[in-house]
Amino acid sequence: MSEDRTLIAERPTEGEDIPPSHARILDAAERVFARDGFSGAGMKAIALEAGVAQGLLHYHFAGKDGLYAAVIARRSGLINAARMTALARVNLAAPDALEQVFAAFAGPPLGPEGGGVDYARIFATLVVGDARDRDLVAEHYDPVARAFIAAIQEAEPRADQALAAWAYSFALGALIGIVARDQRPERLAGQAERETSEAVLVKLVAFSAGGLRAMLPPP
Amino acid sequence: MSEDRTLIAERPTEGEDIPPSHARILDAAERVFARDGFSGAGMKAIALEAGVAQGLLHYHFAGKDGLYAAVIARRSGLINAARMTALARVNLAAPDALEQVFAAFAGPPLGPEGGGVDYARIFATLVVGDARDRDLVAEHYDPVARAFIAAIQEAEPRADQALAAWAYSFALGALIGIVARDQRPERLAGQAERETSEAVLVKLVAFSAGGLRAMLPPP
DNA sequence: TCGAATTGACTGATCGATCAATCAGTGTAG
DNA sequence: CTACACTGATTGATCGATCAGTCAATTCGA
Repeated sequence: MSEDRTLIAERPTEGEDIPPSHARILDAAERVFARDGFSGAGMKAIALEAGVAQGLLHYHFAGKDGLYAAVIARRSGLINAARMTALARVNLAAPDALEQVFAAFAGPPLGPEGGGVDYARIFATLVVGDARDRDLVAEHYDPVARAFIAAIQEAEPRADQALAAWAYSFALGALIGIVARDQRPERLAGQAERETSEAVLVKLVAFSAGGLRAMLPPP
Repeated sequence: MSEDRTLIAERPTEGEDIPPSHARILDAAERVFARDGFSGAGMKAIALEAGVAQGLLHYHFAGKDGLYAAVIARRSGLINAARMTALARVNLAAPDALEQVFAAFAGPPLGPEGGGVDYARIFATLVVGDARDRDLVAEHYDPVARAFIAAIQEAEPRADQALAAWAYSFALGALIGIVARDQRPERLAGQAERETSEAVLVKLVAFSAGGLRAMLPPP
């Protein structure tokens, strides 16, 4: 694989100076969209949460759809950048290359740039949503997804593209589930305290890599 | 494990004769809730889809929340019954007992009683939702989840409850993702045609069982 | 250097549309 | 006569969107 791995560096930070209300609106929108869903979230509620007038949301983002897309664009940019950085550090020839790839994939959403439970809920509804949602996923997530599928094939040459893509999809579902679902795994496990992100990441990485190896055709 | 496995048989079919509009409203509501989300779905749109007056929805289900809960209750009852039936047929002493358990878990949502893409989308938003959604999940899905976690431990005695619960959560996330997401796995895999449910089930079962075994502590 | 004109950020009020919910009334079967 | 299934119209509330207007900062012409 010789394809350029740096093609994703879309605007890590905007060049022009943007007013501080811009980011505060995005923060508020992320919280309200996560709590109430796209349709349930009101522009009035978002404006109240951000401490600005409702009209300002339309002035900056040209409507509710634009605001929603901006929330996705900002967070996916942060996650994509962190994922590609982590992927570039993976030693694809190591015995645990597969584990390293899945760790690079699952780490950022669990980290500080991932947006936590709020964005995971937004992403969970996004990834199962309608045509508009599907376009947003294809635009903001498909390129990095293909890079990781290619990396999986390099780390485990016995896996063809289809097998790698299916394992990627399974791992993504498992990841979304545990980030977005508030302590149901702990409840079912009979654990009183919440697991740390690091402990969850270790479990998820082992599960994903082992799952993929179990899908391989017999030798 | 000697606990009663039949405690879940809540109303496979209602005893009293219910008017045919009752089921038609539920069918319509399932489609519209899946398409537009809870807040985005309008009672007017559901009534139109069902071919009845809007007031009838309130007459039968006492409001939007009641209708939503009824959709969940009906579908989860069908899925739970199918899952427990399949689980009862598993030979927990077989070498592939773990695979059989995961097949019993993942088969019903992929089958005719699972509600297809529509209900999978509803469930995906339900499982990441707010407090009301969490109560619905705990009421309708936690008992069967615990039965499957117990079965996993029987099939693989090296797994304690926590490990089984985490593997269950991972497998559930992977399952939701592939049922609710319309052909993104195929798109990423470069496959032109949609995989059959049986082929997807085989992949998911291998992935889940292999993932769990990879999480086991070294001997 | 100074005043006028322009621009961009932002507010508060208001619009028609749509929302879930209510209710009086109709028809029908037992 | 009663109980149940159902309709159609209407309610107040809330929705996203629009718009005129304020205000401060910047630019520009003389």
